[in-house]
Amino acid sequence: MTDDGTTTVLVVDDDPQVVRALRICLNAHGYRVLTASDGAAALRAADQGPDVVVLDLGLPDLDGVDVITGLRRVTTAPIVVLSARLDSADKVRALDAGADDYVTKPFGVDEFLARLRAAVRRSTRRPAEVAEPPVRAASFTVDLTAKKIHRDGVEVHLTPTEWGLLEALVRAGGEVLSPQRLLTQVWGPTYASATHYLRVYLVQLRRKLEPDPAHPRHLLTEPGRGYRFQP
Amino acid sequence: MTDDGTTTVLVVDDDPQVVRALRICLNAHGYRVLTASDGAAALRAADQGPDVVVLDLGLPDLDGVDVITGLRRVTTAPIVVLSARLDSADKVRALDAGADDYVTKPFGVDEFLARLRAAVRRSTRRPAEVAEPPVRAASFTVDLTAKKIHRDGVEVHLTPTEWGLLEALVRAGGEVLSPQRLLTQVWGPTYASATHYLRVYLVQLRRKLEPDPAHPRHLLTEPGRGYRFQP
DNA sequence: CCGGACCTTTACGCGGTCTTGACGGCCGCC
DNA sequence: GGCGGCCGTCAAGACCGCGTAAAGGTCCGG
Repeated sequence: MTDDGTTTVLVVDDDPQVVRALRICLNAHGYRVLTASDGAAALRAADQGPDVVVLDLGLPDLDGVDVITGLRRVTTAPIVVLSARLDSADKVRALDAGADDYVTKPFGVDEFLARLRAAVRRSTRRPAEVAEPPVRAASFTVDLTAKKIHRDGVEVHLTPTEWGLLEALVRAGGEVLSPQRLLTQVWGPTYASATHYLRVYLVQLRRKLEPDPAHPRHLLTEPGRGYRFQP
Repeated sequence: MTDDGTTTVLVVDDDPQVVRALRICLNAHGYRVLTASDGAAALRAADQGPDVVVLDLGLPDLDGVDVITGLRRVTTAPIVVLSARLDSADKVRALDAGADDYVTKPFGVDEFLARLRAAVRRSTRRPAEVAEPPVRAASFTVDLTAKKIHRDGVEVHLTPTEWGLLEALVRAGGEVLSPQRLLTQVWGPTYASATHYLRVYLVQLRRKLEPDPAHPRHLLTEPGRGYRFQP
């Protein structure tokens, strides 16, 4: 949302008629509108930080699901999918890929606007209700919602698995987590006895986060019981 | 929560698609999942003691509010309501009936998981607060929940086996425990006759905890009957 | 097709912990 | 007084958990 409170909508559709109609309609209701006519342009436009994306499936250049996953890498803005298809399989695929709502054409303007409002409301309300403040340790900070680590002011890159492990430890808030618990949570129940992974990844994390990896101050091992995060 | 720390979620929804998606998603995040497709089944499944219930309103057999009140009679586990309705009146009624949170469909997976964690966290914090107070002896204190020993203000390190033995003795609260009893409890039923272990570890414990290990005042042996903890 | 990021797996050294055996004192019993 | 069972003590060796490095292996994007 821009600082004056205006909500920006990115409309992605290859039919100029539809784009024009939506632009007029949305402008009339006080939205700022960006447009893109194909998937590539949509991904570029997403850099401008829209608050919500209206996406037509069936673009000329890219598959719909690919566009969604591509957008998800760039932005967390809600995605409302437009589609002529009634098939519920498409719907599930789109939602699984990261879409937030799905409207089948033809649709009523009122319903469309209501869903748009709902999508925006959900996304802007979320940080207020479930936002968790960054957790601070002496040598680094962990931002659980932004999924970012900072150390001495610079961002530290973690691989997905490393992040999963750190997240589990941090969320436990200082409690000791048994190896079984950590493994099922990070690798899945199948790996409940693969204690070796833990050692390997604990080393990685300590190397990236601890000032002195050999004598950890925050990622501690409780011999015989598991691991613990010390804030 | 099961003994390995896994959290069990009861998912109640009449749409098999949704149930399936949630099951996969929750399993992937280390939860154990139970399911029910209508209100009656939900009430039955609640007997298995889930740690949290995810409840879709709009079930075929019972009204949503009735399901919530019914569940509340059986379990104190937090209830997270799913609903397609945006109406805030429904939300208020559900929350008033005993639900803990309310998520409107469609919802983001991250948000859902965050709310689930929040609900579980709220409900499991309580036992942590009712933690049993440390047991005091003249020369040391035992904190059974933190698994820590202090002597003259400094923490004493115990090995897992030492801790297991001490814990068994302390929890008996002054009663005499037979060697068989102690051995099966600490080492397992296979070791019920390995009385030698007891002697070895009693020595260790006394050396670490007693002011005069040769004349113990708290870890006493009752000749011919077993051992006893004297607070 | 290549290179890189990431995950998985193997190997090894170290230190703490457990197990085991030996020994000596204490006590009741033969 | 000798003897055997029970208990305490010590120390050596086996064993296991943990940390660490590094070699495959897989997948994806250029």
